[in-house]
Amino acid sequence: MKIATLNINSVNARLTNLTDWLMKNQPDIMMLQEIKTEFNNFPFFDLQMAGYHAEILGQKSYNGTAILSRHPMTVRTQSLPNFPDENARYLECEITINSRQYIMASLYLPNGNPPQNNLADTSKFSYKLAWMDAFIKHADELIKQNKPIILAGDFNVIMSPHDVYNSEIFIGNALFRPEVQNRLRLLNRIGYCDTYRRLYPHDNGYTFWDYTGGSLQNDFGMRIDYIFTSPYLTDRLKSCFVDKEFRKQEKASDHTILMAEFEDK
DNA sequence: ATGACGGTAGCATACCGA
Repeated sequence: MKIATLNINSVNARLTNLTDWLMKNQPDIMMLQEIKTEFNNFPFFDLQMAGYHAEILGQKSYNGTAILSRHPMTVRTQSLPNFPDENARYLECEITINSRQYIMASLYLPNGNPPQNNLADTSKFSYKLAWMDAFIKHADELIKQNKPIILAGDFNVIMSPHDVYNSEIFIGNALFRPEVQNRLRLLNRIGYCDTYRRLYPHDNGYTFWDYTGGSLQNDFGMRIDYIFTSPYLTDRLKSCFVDKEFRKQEKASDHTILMAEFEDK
């Protein structure tokens, strides 16, 4: 079983990049973030042609998440429980693969910048922290159900200095502040596994390179996209892979694809 | 706080992102 995630930065602007990759790599599930479109303009037909049906949480212009699947899928929730959110950032489905039921979520965690300074500015960072608190609480309730779970997407958190090209210049940034790093580490503490880091303790695993300043050419990247698993799937983890070639294409997103593979038994 | 680059909305330029 193969599970992939991608912050696509507009699904319609990069549809052929996506469908080409899907047909070549054939993941069972693809989680998308920043689809930047509403339901009415989502490319259901082209994705169906590539072999996938979709559940989406759309929004005009900004945000938006989707889950593409080759298997039966039903929506569980389109927001974090007890967290009113005007942004489309959390989609959770139940998916049946080979008679086993999985809970899978595609999530787009708030950026949070600017992190401080004046009173108006703090709202974005406070929103990020509140979103993370609601997310961790929900993740904790999910894992107690003892079902196989995958929480994947754009977390907008750089976990450690090892996960960014130059940690000095990110001190104080909303992606690197201790408040968000500590919250994401709670996911580990309640039993979830950061699949890439589990298999590659020393590689940087960057999933994002800024469009500006030759970031890709200079490998000025950061690891902010993650696939987290509950213990059932952690035990079956076979591989985890960042496809940097996908980021090198014409008209690429600024993020690239992360994919994990699991034993089927 | 701003800029660069690229997306959307919608028609000139503002807003957003990490």
